[in-house]
Amino acid sequence: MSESSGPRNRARQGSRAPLSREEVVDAAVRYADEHGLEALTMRALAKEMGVYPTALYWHVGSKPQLVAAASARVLDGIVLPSVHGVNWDVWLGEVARLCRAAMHRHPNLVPIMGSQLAVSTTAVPFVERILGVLEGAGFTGNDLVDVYNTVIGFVLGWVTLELSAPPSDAEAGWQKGFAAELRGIDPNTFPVLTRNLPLLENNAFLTRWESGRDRPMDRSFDVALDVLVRGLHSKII
Amino acid sequence: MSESSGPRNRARQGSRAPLSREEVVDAAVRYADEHGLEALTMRALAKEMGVYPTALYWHVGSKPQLVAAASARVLDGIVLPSVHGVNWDVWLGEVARLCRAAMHRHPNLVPIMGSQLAVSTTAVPFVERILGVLEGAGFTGNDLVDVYNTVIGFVLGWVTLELSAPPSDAEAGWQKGFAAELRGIDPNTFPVLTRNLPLLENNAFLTRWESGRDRPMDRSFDVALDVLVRGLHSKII
DNA sequence: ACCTGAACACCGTTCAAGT
DNA sequence: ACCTGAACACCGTTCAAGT
Repeated sequence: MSESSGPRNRARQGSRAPLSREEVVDAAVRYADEHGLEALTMRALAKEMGVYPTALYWHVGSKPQLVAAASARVLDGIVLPSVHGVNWDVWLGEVARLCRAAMHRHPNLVPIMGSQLAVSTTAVPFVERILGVLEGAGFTGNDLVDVYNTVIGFVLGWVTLELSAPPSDAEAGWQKGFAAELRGIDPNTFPVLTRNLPLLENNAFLTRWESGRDRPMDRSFDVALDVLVRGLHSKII
Repeated sequence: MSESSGPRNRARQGSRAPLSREEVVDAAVRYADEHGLEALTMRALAKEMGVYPTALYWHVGSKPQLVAAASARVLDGIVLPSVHGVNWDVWLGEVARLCRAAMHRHPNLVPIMGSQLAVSTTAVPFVERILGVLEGAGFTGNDLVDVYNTVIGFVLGWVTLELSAPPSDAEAGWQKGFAAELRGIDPNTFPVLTRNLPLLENNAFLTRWESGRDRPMDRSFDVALDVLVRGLHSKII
């Protein structure tokens, strides 16, 4: 149909201000937030922006580059709290919660963010603050490096897992089947699981059928954070 | 070219034994291991198996289902150690190391495993063992659920992040640019980072340009594991 | 500098048809 | 039951051409 060809969207007819790279990436973030990552297509995004698909290439180079730039925006909105008059451990907790909140705001981009290496230094101020606080807590040298990796890997990794989604394919109703399978396990071979199933089902990794998007694991995250901080404390002296 | 159409691969001419679902998933795992996830195509896999692309659909339903099944194989090879005569914390450490090793064996499937909900109960025996050990350590009820989530989320999440790869796009030599950017930061605004850069560069999340595939973060993982176990200990009493 | 428009080489998936 | 073979509706990307 000739109806679907060519950009006739929003007031872009006539001579418009040129696109900018930032504009394109912003639009990509919004599109992924709204329609999911697998719906984010150069062609679909172009149509949304009232432009020809190939126009995007001038600004972002390629689709992988666009997706990388979009996923790098996830942690962008975060403004780190001041360190003044607050203990390093509560500061770290606050920051962890901020990171988690930011990730929950863009769940469709988190899989990319979690599995792709950063290719720019936009996170440098963020890194500096964390390092400063950990150094203030008493970690230096390789200990500082390792503890930093512990914290970052824990927070970003844990929430990435929390936000796991069902395969884009999954037909409605697989959850029923999964839940049934779970409740049908043999109590003799799986006694602990059976005994704790009421608390576990849909609440724990590998025994849940809803994503953390729809069913946030708040309490478990709090515990995880507590375990992390206690572990760090015990390493200081 | 007519050369590329039709399956003329490995001795599948004449009447062969029929494909099985397991066979297809195995081939997918191998293909992803060898050529990367973005090279795993229904058409490419079919050609590799000496079969027409549409034949795969009879066995696996769709590509998302195939990829999900393949990524579920990552933790499959693990045989959990016995709990006899070993403390819960060292047992947990061993299991964490086994998980990490399995993930390092299939780095291309980890992003999927890390960002996709399990849709089958193949992991149930694994879950039972972990729960049993944590219960033996003294955790019950909601504490058990939360501590279990802490452990699983930590191990799988951390290693997922460790195995991050550069965007499939990235032109060779972006690493040089990234490293240069990093070394060019202002020492006055980023004093801690500057002071520790020799230890940090290419060794820490957000300041590295090589994947954990090629540059495993062994020492940091050990520390992270130690922090986790210490944190758990401090919650018991 | 920035965008159009056509074209190319791929995809996943459906469906009827064979055996 | 299991697979072929053609066909459809998409993709990302290149490139010459416009302004």
